[in-house]
Amino acid sequence: MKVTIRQIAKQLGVHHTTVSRALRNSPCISENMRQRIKSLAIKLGYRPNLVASGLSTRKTFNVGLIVADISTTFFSQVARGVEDTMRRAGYNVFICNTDDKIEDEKFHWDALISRGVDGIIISPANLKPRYLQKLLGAGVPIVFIDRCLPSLRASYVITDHFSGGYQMTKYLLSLGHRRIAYVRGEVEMGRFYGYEHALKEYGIPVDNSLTPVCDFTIEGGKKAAKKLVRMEHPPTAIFCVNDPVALGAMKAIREHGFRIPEDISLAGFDNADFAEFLQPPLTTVHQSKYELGEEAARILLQEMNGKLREPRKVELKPVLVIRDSCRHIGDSRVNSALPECLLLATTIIA
Amino acid sequence: MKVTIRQIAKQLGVHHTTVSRALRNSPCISENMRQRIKSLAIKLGYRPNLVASGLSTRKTFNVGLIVADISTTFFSQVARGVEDTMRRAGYNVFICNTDDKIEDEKFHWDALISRGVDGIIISPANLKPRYLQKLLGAGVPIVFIDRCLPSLRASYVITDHFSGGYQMTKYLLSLGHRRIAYVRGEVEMGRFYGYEHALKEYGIPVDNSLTPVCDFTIEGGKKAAKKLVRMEHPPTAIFCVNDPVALGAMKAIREHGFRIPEDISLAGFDNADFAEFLQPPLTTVHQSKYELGEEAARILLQEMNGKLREPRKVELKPVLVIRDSCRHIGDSRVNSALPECLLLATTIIA
DNA sequence: CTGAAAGCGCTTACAG
DNA sequence: CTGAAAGCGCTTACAG
Repeated sequence: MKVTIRQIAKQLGVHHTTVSRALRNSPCISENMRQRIKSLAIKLGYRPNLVASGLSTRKTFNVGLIVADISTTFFSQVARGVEDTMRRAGYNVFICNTDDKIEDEKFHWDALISRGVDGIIISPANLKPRYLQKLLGAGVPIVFIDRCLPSLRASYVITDHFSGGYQMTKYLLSLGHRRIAYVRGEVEMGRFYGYEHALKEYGIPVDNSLTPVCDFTIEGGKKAAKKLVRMEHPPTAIFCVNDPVALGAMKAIREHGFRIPEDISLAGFDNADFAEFLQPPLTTVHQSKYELGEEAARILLQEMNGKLREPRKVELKPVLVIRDSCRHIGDSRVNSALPECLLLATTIIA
Repeated sequence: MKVTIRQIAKQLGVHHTTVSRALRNSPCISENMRQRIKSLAIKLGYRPNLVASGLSTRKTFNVGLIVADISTTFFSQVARGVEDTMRRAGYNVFICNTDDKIEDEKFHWDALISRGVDGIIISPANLKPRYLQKLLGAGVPIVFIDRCLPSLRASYVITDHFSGGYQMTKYLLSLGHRRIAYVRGEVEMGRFYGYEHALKEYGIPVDNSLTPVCDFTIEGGKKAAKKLVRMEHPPTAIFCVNDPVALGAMKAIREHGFRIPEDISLAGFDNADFAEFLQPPLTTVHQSKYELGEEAARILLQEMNGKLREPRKVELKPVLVIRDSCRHIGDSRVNSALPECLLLATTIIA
């Protein structure tokens, strides 16, 4: 039998509201009474019923996290960041997977609203302004993560995808590559624009046959890279939208008999845990997954406490991490790092 | 302004209990009335308040998932299995990380109880009978996952760790290895016993210097393997408690100037997504992470519906996946697979 | 500082 | 089949 404030009240011969006040540290209560109530509560193993208090205060101390796929190296780390900081503030987090399908996202959204969550962190499946606007209008504090529309009047925390795409492409160009493939994601555009922009600076037009779309998975990367590698004039470098995709590409490249980086340079994005342990260690763009989640949670906390007049928009800077999977074209040196980049990478990551 | 059953009732000139009945598909209501109520509910965008119904029915349609670390490749896949099947049944899942620290586990446990979850899936931080017994006595349906005490009167779903450890060690022995290290985990014992048992069959005593403990992480694996590799007589094979640990070991082995598998054979456990994409592809033990979560959720669902008289105990069989990271000792062939094993592995995994 | 009332939004016997 | 009452366990004005 669960113990309630009424039972505590009865044993002490007081009204249950008094017990409620004592337990919530209300100032309107005598120190003596507070002590007696609290110690009895502990003795009886009282556990507050948050669904009851949630009904009466409209505050459940629950939040929702909506992402494409929690089993992904990226989102699972983001989720950890969210959970750790939410927990410290007394919140629990619901985890919701959408696979970037809008119907699943709607389903989860409704489920969360019905459960009266105090806030939602979401990596939305689509970036249509009207859709996002509707989410914002639901009356629940919300912060976007990893993906958003900067023009929206909404809080978000993302990595500067453009910068990441740009830095990597620039690096590849500096190594002498001119036929650089970019294996893109469906929803992801920022990195692609960065890639495009860097090419433009060198007067190179985007070649559609070099920018296949894939689905962020290892298998997807393998499939996409297979096409690339079988071309009559294969690219000399393949830049992948994330590290799992690069892993798949690695396989495809080798199955075709090409060596990395001697025949084809390979680059990823994310700096997944496994990236530096690959053979060769993977050159990639580091983004702080845990911090993304942490920061999003912090902002949501402020929003929920009404401490935010204006939306907070934060962009974490990605950093180029040069390892051994890209080589200088027409140069025997395999790893011709730009010293500043390397330095930057190591200091920030360490 | 959120719409409630009272508002619907008012507009229709009926009592709110009638609305409640219509919405819950109670049989005690006329078909006509049901239709009118339902269509108005839809028109008004009514969303049931699950915290209110939760308070009155003591059913929140929420469950908790307590694991060591959601950002891990293993648990993130388990979590996905749990979430997918729970969602289909109308449940949301809270995600809780403990890092295998008992205080954090207790904290989360209390948080879940306070929130009135209908059930809990847990990979407990410790396996002391008294502790587990206390969890079981809390009056919440519970199913253990990945770790448990078989002697307990409780449902669980685990991989047959003993068999996995045994199969791999047996395989290594069959390749001619006699100095086989096992990099173990702190809490994990089943695989270790399997390793021990296989050695015993060959009359080989366990050498403590060959069984360092590590923490399931890449870095931990690197550190542990470094010690092994620097021994005066290094092992000829290193079997790691999981694939991330094997990844770290791979690095350590190579940094020491040894080749895999020519100088040292390496094996993992889990069959993580990245395992087959490593160079060389990693020989490991496959366990079905997603299915573990799926099955645990299914069992919990039955428990919550009172459909389980007896605890359900399920052990998923792991399968040896032979790739190229282990070699036959005193034999030039690198990969001397036992054909049956290979066959088994491919059919089940495909 | 403490008590008694009313309410959060729903559900569940109990009448009729 | 429908209504009115009571209750889930808490909180929050309102009195005193």
